[in-house]
Amino acid sequence: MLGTQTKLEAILSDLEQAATLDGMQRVSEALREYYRVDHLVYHWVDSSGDQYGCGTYSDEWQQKYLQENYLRIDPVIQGCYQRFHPVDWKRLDWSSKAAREFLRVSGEYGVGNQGFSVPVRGPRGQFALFTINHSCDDEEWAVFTQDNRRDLILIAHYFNEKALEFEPDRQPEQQQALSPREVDAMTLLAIGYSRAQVANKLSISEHTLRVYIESARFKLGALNTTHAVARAMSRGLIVV
Amino acid sequence: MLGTQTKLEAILSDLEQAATLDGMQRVSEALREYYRVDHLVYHWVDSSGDQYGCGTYSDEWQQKYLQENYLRIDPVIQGCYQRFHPVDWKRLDWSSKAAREFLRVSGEYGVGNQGFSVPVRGPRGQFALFTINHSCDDEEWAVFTQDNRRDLILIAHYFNEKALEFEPDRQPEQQQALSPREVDAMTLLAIGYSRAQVANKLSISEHTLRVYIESARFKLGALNTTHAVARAMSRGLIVV
DNA sequence: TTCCCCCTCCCCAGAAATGGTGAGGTCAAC
DNA sequence: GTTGACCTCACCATTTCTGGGGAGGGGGAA
Repeated sequence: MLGTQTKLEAILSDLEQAATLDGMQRVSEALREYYRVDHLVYHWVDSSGDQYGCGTYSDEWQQKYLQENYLRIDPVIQGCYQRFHPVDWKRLDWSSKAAREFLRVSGEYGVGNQGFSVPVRGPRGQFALFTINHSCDDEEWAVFTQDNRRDLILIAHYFNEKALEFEPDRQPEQQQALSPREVDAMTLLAIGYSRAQVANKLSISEHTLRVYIESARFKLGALNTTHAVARAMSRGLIVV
Repeated sequence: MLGTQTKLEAILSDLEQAATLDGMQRVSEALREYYRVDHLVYHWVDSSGDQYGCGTYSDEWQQKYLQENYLRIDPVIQGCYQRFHPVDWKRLDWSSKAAREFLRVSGEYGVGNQGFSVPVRGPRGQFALFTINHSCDDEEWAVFTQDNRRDLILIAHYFNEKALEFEPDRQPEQQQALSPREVDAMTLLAIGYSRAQVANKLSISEHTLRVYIESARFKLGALNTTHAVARAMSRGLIVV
């Protein structure tokens, strides 16, 4: 539609004015009213495992989610993490036991059966999710998502933009680039070689290799080799 | 604005119908007409350094760009790669000698002095840029970008979505899933915990933990723990 | 019911990784 | 022309991981 709604305009304008996470919270609620849906959530997942966000899910559900570490089994997260584009929850994989259990529990906490989630990404592996959620039949939901898809993409974008304003520490951590040799080392480790094999592959001594791993580890703020490789990957410094 | 232009609607509808890169090319040209700007480009940069895209830059400039490997010094690429949000070219860093030289040469090839670029990201380090480019004064450009910012974000999004349709190697992977415990293990290892710490965190014995790591390693076809974590990440099985 | 997967626990010995420190060379930049 | 980042090599002792074993209980699926 590329929308013609002036009321939506007003809400988005409020979002642009928002100065705190609370402000975003209020915008979430306004959007929920506007769209007449059950829930609307913005959810950030950090490369260090931190999570935060805002939205209309009940406190109980949010607490339960964190407590049970549902991040690990939530098919919405799992699915969107592998996807490029917005996705309807029906198209996700709910077949695993854990997923069905998750679905059952989430229902008990008032999460609707229909959902539409927009993944948002940034540099250094930033990942966030904007979700709109409702209880209704498939047809009604199909019409809704069809009609509002574009606006939802934009809203996701603006939520993310806003969220970043409140997290200054996420931005300026200047990308500590790895040296070519460090990249080589991280890459080969990531594809399964042992230290000895990597050293051999790079035609250097294992001692030298260790220096690279150490310096990469230091630059990445990693606690061990596996962590360093994981960080290098999630920051897009190496590609495997 | 969230646009009210029905002509834009028609062009985007054409984009949705496009079945080849040529189709996108024609849409680029239609959009250039529509916005009355000099150029409009979609540029994909692959994780392995491959590039492709479509747009209205002259063949000479595209060839020159590849030949000189401008990807390395282009401040638009450099800047957007580290940024979350759309950016006006004026806000980029053109101070280096290489950047100024690049600017001069690009001008000779018909690239306008004003530009607005939208970065788009996907899983596994996919990165693309949608750029609109023109020759005019700052004020006129400010008005233009102000008015069309939202539509441009959406267009960037749709170009990317379309481009992915032509890249078959991305989608069809439905492989061995990890059990929740295995996901836990992989995730905690990825964020830097040692085996002992992970076991402690999960309140299980280290022996048990090892079973999970081993079974995850087996499922992932990995040679060691680091490899397993790397594979779990690159397959999007864990979110770090 | 039986089979298979998931979760949990245990032993051992050898292989590999780690953390700290030190040293010398090149090359580009300030 | 010194500084700093990068690449290369070395030794030490200690911790951690790895790769084989084996075992029992629970639950879903066929």
